[in-house]
Amino acid sequence: MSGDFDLGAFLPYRLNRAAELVSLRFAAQYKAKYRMTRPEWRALAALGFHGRMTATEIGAHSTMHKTKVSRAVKALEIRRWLRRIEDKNDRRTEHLELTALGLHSYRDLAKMAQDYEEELACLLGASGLKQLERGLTALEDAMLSGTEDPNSQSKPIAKHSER
Amino acid sequence: MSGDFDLGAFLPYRLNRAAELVSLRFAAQYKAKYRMTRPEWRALAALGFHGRMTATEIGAHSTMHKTKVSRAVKALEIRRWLRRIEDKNDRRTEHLELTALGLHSYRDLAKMAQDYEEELACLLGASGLKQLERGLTALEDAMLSGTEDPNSQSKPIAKHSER
DNA sequence: TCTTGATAGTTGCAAAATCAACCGTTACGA
DNA sequence: TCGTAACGGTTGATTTTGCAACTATCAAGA
Repeated sequence: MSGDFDLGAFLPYRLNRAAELVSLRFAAQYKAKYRMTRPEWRALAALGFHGRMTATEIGAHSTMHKTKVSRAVKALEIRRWLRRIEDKNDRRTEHLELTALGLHSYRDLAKMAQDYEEELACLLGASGLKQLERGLTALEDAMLSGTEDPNSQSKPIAKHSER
Repeated sequence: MSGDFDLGAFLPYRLNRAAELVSLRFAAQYKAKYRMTRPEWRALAALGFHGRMTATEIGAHSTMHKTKVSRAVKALEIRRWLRRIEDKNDRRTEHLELTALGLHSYRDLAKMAQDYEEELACLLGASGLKQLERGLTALEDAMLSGTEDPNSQSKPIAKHSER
């Protein structure tokens, strides 16, 4: 059978698998505790970490499609975890900012995240962790500067024919 | 703002981002050429690489939920890329096998995958690639032997309350 | 042989992701 | 200052996903 292509070694395959393995476990935690979706957690994290930012910026940072961001923001707004602040110079954009309530939740979630990170680091071991991190850094640099636009994700890079 | 939690360094975050960056680009290629979904490509790849196997086995290898596998298999069957072969000893299981047509497509896709892999390797550089691979290996080992069941993905590990 | 429980795989339904089209706004060249 | 194109963000429709419940089969013991 098999030619000389090794599926088990194929990078996209491995990365997806790894990402799923790692984030599913964490997702289970915040889902259980706060009933929030992944986009919501991501948006919250971005805002909590960076402070006030726009929806577009959130999308760029977290590699989420703008509709995902839009709905996540709406959900967080309904929970009263964030508020929208209009821009005086440009009425299209809105700046987003966590409320006290949102910040409180963010801190709790961030704590959970840190704990999880420690758990992972422990499982991985110092050297494994370091290699993974370096490898990821290399990849990020390569992909972003590599060939195309740095912000990405409005268009998934190569978009051709079809549908 | 930000406490001492560094979102940009959070492993699940980075991994997801990296996985998306890397596989979206490749997905665009086979989507454009064959109009196939990711589960379909994965199932095809598993079958092409390993030869005849059951749906459950595909799920185990590619970390896909069994319903995903089921639907992907159906789609591939409709394209006449695979056939089902019944097991004489156990009528519950079915062995899956690529047709000549399926094999042909697989070879083409595998070629594309290899090319892409080379491109990635080139972008990443030898050392970056090696580190990433080692890191991923460490992570796979850690996650799978780590705490829970090795096959995973029928149950995403921790399943608690709720809906 | 019957019962109980596991296993392989499928399907219905509800939640989530994607896509395209859209609205209001701004930027900018003719 | 108009007109066109681009931008930020939202919405509705369609597609995919994930979960639960289901069918059919097998296994093993009473």
